[in-house]
Amino acid sequence: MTDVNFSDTLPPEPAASTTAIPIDLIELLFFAYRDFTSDPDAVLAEFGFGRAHHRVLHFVSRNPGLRVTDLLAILRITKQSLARVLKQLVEEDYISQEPGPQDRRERLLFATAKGKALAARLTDLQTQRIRRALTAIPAGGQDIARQFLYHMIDPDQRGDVARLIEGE
Amino acid sequence: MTDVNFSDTLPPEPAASTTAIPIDLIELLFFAYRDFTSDPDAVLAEFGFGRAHHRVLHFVSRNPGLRVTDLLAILRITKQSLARVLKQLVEEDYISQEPGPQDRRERLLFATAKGKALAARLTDLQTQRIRRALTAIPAGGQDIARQFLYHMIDPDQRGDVARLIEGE
DNA sequence: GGAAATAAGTCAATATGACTGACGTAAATT
DNA sequence: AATTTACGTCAGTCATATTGACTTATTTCC
Repeated sequence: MTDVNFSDTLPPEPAASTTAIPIDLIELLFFAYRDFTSDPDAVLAEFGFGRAHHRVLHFVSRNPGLRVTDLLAILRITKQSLARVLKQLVEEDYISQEPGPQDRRERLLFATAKGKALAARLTDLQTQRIRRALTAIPAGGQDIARQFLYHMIDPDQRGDVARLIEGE
Repeated sequence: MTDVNFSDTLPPEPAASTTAIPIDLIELLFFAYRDFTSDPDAVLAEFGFGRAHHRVLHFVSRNPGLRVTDLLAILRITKQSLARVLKQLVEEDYISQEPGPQDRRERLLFATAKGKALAARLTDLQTQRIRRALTAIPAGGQDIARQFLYHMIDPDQRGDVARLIEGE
């Protein structure tokens, strides 16, 4: 059976409790996500941007030519919620728009050089945190973590997510 | 080296890409958290509550006698943000307050029977999702996932979190 | 005993990110 | 030509968060 182990590097208090019911994972997910988002948030504040801007910039930067509809499906927000954020990013030259070459109703989204730079800076902060976490866990942990997170996603959404991450 | 493996149960597309730079984990964390919070959100909506109510109710329920200050530190929000949410929960009899026995300035928070029932219902939804994810990953995965998430937390916060999860 | 610090509540004003519902326009599809 | 689609926009609303100032009760420190 699994003995809990927080611990390894700096943790002040190891741990002890067998977990048939993984309530601890609920709380760890909350705290991990809280701190995970805090690094970019600090940088974004300098630019007058929020978390919503980050998400848009991130997915556009990673997926050049993304359509507005795609973004709405990924973020699961409404057109109106996206509008203000996207408008700001376009006006301040972090994202550019182009009509679709086949279908000109579409507005394909691209990160500008400025946009890419900011996105990279934010991604860097987050990969640093992830890398640090990965060094603290056993070999092969990255795959396990990946699989765990992947299976936390709604089953019917996993395909879309996998395709998105792999870049189509 | 690590070959990616999304996949196992239902995933429509396995995967393939070696990841020295774990950008995929950034996105997986986003999607995992998005869906992780969606289950409780749906229930909370029935009660006219939001995510903020959930967080308060959860931590009070898990830690009877928690003080307002503790809650502020855990949630990293301001007193004013907490006030409205906590007030509602107290007024609608999900949480009760008691002056601290040693220090009567303190108001110790407790979940009522009603509060415990709702908290349990929400916890149940989240543990179900986690359990499903754990069955899809190799044995020992739970510990790895726990360690990974734990090390995603700010180093100087880990002790507090460990203590909180273990119940002091 | 009096001053200072602490725990908590409260007021006012504001920002951000989200929502619904309706409507308009251009372009593609049928 | 009619319909559907992609996108934008208007108006109004809500939930969650912020800052800063101020009050009250109580405890602690000198």
